[in-house]
Amino acid sequence: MFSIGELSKRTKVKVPTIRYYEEMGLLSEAERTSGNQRRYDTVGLERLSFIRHARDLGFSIEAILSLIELQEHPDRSCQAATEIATSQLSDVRAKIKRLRALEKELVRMSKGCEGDGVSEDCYVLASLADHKLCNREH
Amino acid sequence: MFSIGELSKRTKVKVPTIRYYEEMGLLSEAERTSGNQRRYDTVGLERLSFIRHARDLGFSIEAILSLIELQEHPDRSCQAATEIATSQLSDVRAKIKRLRALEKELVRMSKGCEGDGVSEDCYVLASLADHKLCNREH
DNA sequence: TGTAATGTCTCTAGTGACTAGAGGTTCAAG
DNA sequence: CTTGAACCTCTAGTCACTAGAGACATTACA
Repeated sequence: MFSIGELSKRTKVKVPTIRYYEEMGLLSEAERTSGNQRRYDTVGLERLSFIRHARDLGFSIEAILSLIELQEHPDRSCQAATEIATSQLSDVRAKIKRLRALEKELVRMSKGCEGDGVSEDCYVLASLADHKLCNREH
Repeated sequence: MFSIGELSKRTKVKVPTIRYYEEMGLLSEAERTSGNQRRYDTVGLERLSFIRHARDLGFSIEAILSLIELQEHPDRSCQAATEIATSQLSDVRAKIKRLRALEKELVRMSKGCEGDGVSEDCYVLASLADHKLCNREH
């Protein structure tokens, strides 16, 4: 059994975040000492590692709740888990696509101005003021 | 002179968002009718277009405030504007890099499971539970 | 001119996923 | 047994909006 600080060190999840996850129902309520402090075992550690890993991959708290639901019912079909992962994947791909378009536009804007003039003639500012100067949709 | 709803239509920025931008100091306080409703002219329209375009490119409200500051002093050096754009660009690039790593991991996870088994054997869930199953950092 | 529909006003509170701080209590080491 | 670090709960703040309540203004049409 170890404290919340120890759990935090082992999982690299900050202490207030662990308490937040408990409040959100991602972690079941921890056992307490007589002085009301939380104590964890390896089950709690594994659960938190799972959560952290999923968060690192960009899954929402809600999605993680569903995944945990499934984990706790090993007899259920894992179709839902695959669906969540696939939907997360298309989210990620959409974000990449959009960011790439932004990247191109920002490169173009930055190239247009060396930063050595006055703002009246700044191509960055002109681009922002007039979308027509942009090459493409974003 | 036109109403906030008209401005909203022309810029595709929602009405409450326009009011929010005013509150944040991005838009100067609009003129009002005798009945206290906001009225805008083309100056306001251009300013809001600028803001929207910058937001679309992912600039923060704070960054946009600085850019507007510059716009209003056409005699100042535009170095700051270029710096803001460049910093935004490296932000975007960092995000892309990270998302690409996530994409790879998610593809690998999804491929490992067809969604046709039970959750006990699900590779998606196993991957999330055990980071060691991952190929790389993320 | 009357009325009804639509638009606008301010204000408060909610979103997601935390983070920060106050003020108090408990634990572990020496 | 004392000290200091770690822990507790609670509230409020972050960012960039979004939603809703309840009241007032404007516009279109009869």
